Amino acid sequence: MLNETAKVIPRDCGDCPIRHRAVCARCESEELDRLDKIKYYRSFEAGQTVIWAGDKMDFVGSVVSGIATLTQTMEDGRTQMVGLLLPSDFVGRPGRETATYDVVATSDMVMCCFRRKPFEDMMVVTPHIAQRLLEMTLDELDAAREWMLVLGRKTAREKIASLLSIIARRDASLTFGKTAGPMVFDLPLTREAMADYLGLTLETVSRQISALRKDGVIVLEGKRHVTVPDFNRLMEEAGDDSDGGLLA
Amino acid sequence: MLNETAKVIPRDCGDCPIRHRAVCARCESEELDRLDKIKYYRSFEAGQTVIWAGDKMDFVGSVVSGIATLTQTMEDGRTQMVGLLLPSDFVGRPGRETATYDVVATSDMVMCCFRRKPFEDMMVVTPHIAQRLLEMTLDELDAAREWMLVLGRKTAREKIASLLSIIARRDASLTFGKTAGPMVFDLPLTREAMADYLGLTLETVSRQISALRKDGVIVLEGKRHVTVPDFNRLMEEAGDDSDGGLLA
DNA sequence: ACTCATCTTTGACGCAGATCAACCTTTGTT
DNA sequence: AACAAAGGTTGATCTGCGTCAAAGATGAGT
Repeated sequence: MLNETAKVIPRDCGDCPIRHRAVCARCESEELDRLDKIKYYRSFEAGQTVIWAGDKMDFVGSVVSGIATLTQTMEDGRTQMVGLLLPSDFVGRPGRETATYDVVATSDMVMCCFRRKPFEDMMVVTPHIAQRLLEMTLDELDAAREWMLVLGRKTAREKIASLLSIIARRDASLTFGKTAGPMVFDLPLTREAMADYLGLTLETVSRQISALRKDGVIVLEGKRHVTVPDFNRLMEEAGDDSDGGLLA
Repeated sequence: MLNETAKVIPRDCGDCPIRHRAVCARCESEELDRLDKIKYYRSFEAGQTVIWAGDKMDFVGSVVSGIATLTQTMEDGRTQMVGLLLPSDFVGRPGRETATYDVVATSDMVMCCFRRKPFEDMMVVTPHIAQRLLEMTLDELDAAREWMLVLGRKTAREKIASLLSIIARRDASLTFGKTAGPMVFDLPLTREAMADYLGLTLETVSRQISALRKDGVIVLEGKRHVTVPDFNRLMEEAGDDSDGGLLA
């Protein structure tokens, strides 16, 4: 593991990269102090499982850095990703004892965890936390519904283009406000993980990525480094209007 | 329209059939009184559109009786249902000005509506409402994720069986606690609406329902009236374990 | 350098479900 | 009674994606 950037743990909440986007976003300093008393950091390596579906889950938390996936598996092994957890995303459900989905780190990852019971107690007396959690949950619900359209009605090519446009857009929102010009990013997922996200096989994912490359919609360097010369073209390929869309 | 039962409007909240499941479930009588001042009922006929995606939405509300669907449509007409709204389900999003999805009544339906602004104001000072809304939103998110597995990984036959088992289970929870014996219910959706829910064509829906009937998994009287002689058999056909599952 | 493991690409083939089309049933209208 | 409209079923055919298979890249460990 050469990449150490994903393992850096913030000194305090003021330093924290997700301070203004996570579940604590609206907290004031006094509330932050109280949260600080029940929080602890956990690091995971790429590929490590954070928790298995059905396991007892006595914490909740936020992704600070790195990426994790939420997946569901059928008895015969078919799996479907149901969430992609990026920095600031929340893991776990207050009031629920056991995990509903497998959570797996797909890159080195750091989480800011809270023991569940104290967190639940604190939610009751801290509307700022509950408000922010409601807002985040509503956003996730919108994203999930957007994804239902992708899964239910889009072709393989459109699915790949949809995924690429989501990742591109997210990276753009971090590499802030650069609307024009080509977008460049690295795919945070293997072909197999993309397939699990999109309800495809990994072979189909590979073929469609090759096809989009051949057609000039994307440029590939190596297997993961992507350049999108014309974002509107990508959006068309995704079957989306050039206006509104999903924001993850 | 001969069916008038779906149009009955409760005299007051004490009479309301969704009093203990809707967004107001945790409210005490004094809070209920305040809600009462900003609420009004709206009735819709089967097939009527409640609101179009993109329209200004200056209310939120609960389904009191009847059924509605939440759908998303692509430019070329492909549509995907992203939610099935049953009595007590919440419509709209506090803090959002415009509707994100088309909402259509699929049966005669009554909604208990609140003007959005006063409702938002009230949420701020009434934790009971925000708490309940958070809980309901988390439940919907779970249901959406369960549906992503259905859309992404299940076969047509499994999809139909999944939908039937959800409807059967919901009806059982109303016709309370009758665990054993055959389950009987009416399909609240046309073949086309089922197709939109499942990411299939209506022809495939029709064929798979016929197949399940031929195989004795279900018994049909007319096109809508369904009997499930063995619920575990249906669950197997849905690809679900006989244990936990989705609750809508 | 070699080996092994993981990830990826590409080809050949088959099938589940889409598409196109005809017809049936039910309900409401004139 | 005749008709139209909406919902549903069934058949024939086509095709996008899955399945099976082989082999190329990349990187880590020895």
